[in-house]
Amino acid sequence: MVACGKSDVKKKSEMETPPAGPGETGWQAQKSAATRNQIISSAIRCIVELSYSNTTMMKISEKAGLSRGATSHHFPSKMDIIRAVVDYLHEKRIQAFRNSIKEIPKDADMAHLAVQAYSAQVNHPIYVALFELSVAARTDNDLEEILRPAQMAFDREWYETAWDLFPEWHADRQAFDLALNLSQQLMEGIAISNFTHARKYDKDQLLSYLEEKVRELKPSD
Amino acid sequence: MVACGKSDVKKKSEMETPPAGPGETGWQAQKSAATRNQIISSAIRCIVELSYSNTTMMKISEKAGLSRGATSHHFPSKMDIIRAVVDYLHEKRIQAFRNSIKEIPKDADMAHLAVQAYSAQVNHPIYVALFELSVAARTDNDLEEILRPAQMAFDREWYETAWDLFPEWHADRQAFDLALNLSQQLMEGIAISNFTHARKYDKDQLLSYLEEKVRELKPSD
DNA sequence: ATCCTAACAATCAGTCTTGCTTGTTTCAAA
DNA sequence: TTTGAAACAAGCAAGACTGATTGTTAGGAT
Repeated sequence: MVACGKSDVKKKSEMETPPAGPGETGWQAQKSAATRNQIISSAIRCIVELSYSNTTMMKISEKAGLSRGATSHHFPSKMDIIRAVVDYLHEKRIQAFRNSIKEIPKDADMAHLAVQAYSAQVNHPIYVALFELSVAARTDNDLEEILRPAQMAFDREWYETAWDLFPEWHADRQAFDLALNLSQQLMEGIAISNFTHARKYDKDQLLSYLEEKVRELKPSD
Repeated sequence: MVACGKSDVKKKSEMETPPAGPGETGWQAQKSAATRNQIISSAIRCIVELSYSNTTMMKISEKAGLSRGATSHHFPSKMDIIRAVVDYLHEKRIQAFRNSIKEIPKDADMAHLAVQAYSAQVNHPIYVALFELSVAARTDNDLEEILRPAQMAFDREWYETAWDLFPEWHADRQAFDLALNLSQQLMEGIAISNFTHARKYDKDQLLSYLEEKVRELKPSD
């Protein structure tokens, strides 16, 4: 019922939850960290599949293969889990963003790849979860307070990374901002329209058009 | 608080809820309709202010100044209210859309006005409520079934009205679709970024750029 | 004038969710 | 080896929401 059985620990006792990795601390701490991760992952799955408001401690525990008491032990309150989830998601998101741009070859079609990269991001479960939380935060002050700092940090990081990454735009910051905002808002609009609109439309056409416009906006070197 | 106070009913009894308008049916039916409208309005306010999932029959009743029993009488279940709310919202939205384009003078700057009109729409409470419902519907099948037909109807109506309204685009349907989709997705992205992003950016710059691009896309006559 | 029914009020039972409290096992340090 | 604490399990009490039932008032048709 629980995760898996493989275990290289020499203890003779049965462990329901295998440790995450070779630890620097004791076995207990290792197990604890692994369980915490399980809980966080489970919570994210719940948020994506069930929505934020339908995510309960019991559902999280169930999906994680734990008792409610266990979850409660690691995270005293629900908000403690959410806090951990938000941290985890934003870390992953920044990480994914950095990875996606690290792989871009120097002579590549930047506009195309940047659009592709961001487009892939907004369709990832990480983004869905973050979106769910953002929407819920609109009417939930506690959640808002947790979310806003992380959002601000990500937005700044994202902007500055992009700025550093595309030195050929440094000649015209206005154009850079415009291209960046255009791309971001349009792609998020496209991503979100998946469930706010029923009408079918040519998404690739829009994306190609966006690429073209970004190229136009780019300062001529 | 409610619609109006004028009342031509000659009954001597106190009425807490004035009738909606000069009725075609009996006084009881009139009162009933008024109460139903109160409930629907209240539900919408709840959805906007409290979110969909935090909208309960009790909160709706409170805000409407009714007992829970009264609400329950007019709408046996919560989903019945939501159904009525969805119908109401989409009707209002189409109505608002038609009105906004009806006022456009024939020789006006179409691109500018269209963008302004849509931009005003997506910031209206009606849109916020619809957005809340759409997001909630992602993980709520019952709600989805209620919402989808209305969404499809609106999207089709919107597209066809726009097509009829701008005959100068008939020369190039590709360009028309592109301009329409670009406008719609971008503006919804902008609207939604109000609560999914913390970073400040120049919204008007984006909107102006959008207008410019729409003008470019327009088939030259 | 009388009876039926609509409009509302009040309350109850059942289900969920949360936070807290009370066990039980197992690791680890003295 | 003993002992304290961490990792879990299980259950309880309180609050909230929903759907349903019962009761009261007041039109309106006959």
